Amino acid sequence: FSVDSHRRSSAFTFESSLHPGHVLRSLEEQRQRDVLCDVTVVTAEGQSFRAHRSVLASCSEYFSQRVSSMCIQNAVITLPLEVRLFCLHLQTLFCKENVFDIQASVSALGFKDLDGACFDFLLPKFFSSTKPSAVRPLCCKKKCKKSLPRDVSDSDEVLLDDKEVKPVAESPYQEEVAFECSNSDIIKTLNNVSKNDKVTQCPKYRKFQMACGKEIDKSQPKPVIKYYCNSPCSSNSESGSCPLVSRQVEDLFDSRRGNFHPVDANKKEKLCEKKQQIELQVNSDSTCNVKKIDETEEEIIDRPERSRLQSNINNCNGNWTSDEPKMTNSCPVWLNAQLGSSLQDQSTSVWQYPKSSEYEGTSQSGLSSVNSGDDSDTEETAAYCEAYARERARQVQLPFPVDQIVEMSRNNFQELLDKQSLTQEQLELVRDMRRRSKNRLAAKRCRKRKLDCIYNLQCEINKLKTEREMLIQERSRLSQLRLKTCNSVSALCQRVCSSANLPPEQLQQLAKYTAAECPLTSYMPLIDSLLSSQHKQSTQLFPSGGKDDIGCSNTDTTQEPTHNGNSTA
DNA sequence: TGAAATTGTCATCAG
DNA sequence: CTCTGATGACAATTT
Repeated sequence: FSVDSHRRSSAFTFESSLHPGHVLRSLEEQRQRDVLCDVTVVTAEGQSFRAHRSVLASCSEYFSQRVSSMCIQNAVITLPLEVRLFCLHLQTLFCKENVFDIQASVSALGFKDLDGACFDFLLPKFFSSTKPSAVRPLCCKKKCKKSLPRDVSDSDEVLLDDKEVKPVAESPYQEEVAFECSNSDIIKTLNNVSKNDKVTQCPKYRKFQMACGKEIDKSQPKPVIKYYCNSPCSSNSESGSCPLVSRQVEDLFDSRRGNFHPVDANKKEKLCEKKQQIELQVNSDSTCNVKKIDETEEEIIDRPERSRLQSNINNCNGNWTSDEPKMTNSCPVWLNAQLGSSLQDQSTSVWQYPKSSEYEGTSQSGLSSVNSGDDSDTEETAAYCEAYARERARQVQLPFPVDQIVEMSRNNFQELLDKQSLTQEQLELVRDMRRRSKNRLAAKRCRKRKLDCIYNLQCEINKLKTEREMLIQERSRLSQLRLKTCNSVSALCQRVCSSANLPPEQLQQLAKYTAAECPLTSYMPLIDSLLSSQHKQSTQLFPSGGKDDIGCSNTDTTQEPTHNGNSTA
């Protein structure tokens, strides 16, 4: 919402940041179901692609020209030879093998947002022998400085120029790769980071710090987050749209928070791995890049701040898919789009806990903070525990790496202990570490099982609810059917009674077969009155036995006919 | 500031 | 008897 400055108290403007995303998503769903599609795009290879011509026209000069001149419904557009169909798909992975194809396709189609700068960036990344970080595009330093706090904008790093890459969708429908994002949140976060006194320590690990005998030096310089803006900061992106991908990612991670969305465990695991490789980098149309510097120059950000930062990243980044083979092969494409995306050398951004040898003297500040938020927090915490173990191992001078203690099988572990003549202290430590690590993992599994169990129960409840609804509907339908049948029987009886002049016995039989639950109310009074009149006649003729003739009936014919007929039913 | 959530650890049990 | 995994309970910490 924004307030009209002239009519501050009475007028508001509402602009939904989610709306564009919803529209695009809906269009893509329609396209997939071939709803309202009015054009077929065919490649030279014969592959076809149904689409909405308005969407095509809105993002490609080529289509704009072709489509605007068409007036036939369900027209067919044949693409130039150099255009490959995958460029129109929801997501396309950029790799060495296809980048030229994509470039040619994009060029031929005149995709408005996928301009040369994109490939200026991508091609060196794929084909240059230099480190990717060395080809990091230049940044619009001047423009970003305006909106940045001094301590985060004064960067010595390579800057991005105004023509920085704008990662955008290859597909007209795609929003996962490119979307607007709020700068302000990031800036606020960065400000908080720099101002937050807690950044130099993490209370949760005081125990660890104490054990390591390393007091936190509160006089450490405040953290400096290097900040890049890769495009002119958009003024209308105050509220960033955080569409599908971030939602999907959050969905995955939500399970840990107890929101029981269906989660593919493999996906989640992979996601966790990938999150470790995320850089604090935001890269989209109206966004700025936040990049955590490598370990030699980075400062520590405390966990909450990191979580918030990461959350912002999750919500805002529209990064490029990494060329890391592991990532492209093992993750769903959308996951890569969300997670991979380091424009920088992966080696500097992978979250790695320092090995024991490296650990000395690093304390917490040796930790990269690229791994934060949600599940990675868990891993981070685990890493601190591991670090604690490593430190202890260092103190008692264990002759083998800590990792082995946990990872190796029982037999191997026993063998190792047998081979090494360990002191009592070492032995204790090793067993303790193994036990705790195993237990930690067991606790995780246990909790996960619990969550899964709850989730399954939730599903079961939903299923039963649905089933109940269906049964209620069925009951209602059957009830109506019964009523209808009763009414027709009633009408039939009425006709029979009025036209057949039945003797009392038959009337009595008829009354006998009326069921209480079948509301044959319409003809019961008629029977009663008929019986009543016939009874009078018979009484006059046979004064002594008239009542007995109908005595077996449910109907008490001495009574006055009731209006509702229930008394005889 | 307090409640809720998260996570590691310990104790205990069963296999 | 020891080891291991599962799990309840608790505490520390974060959200």
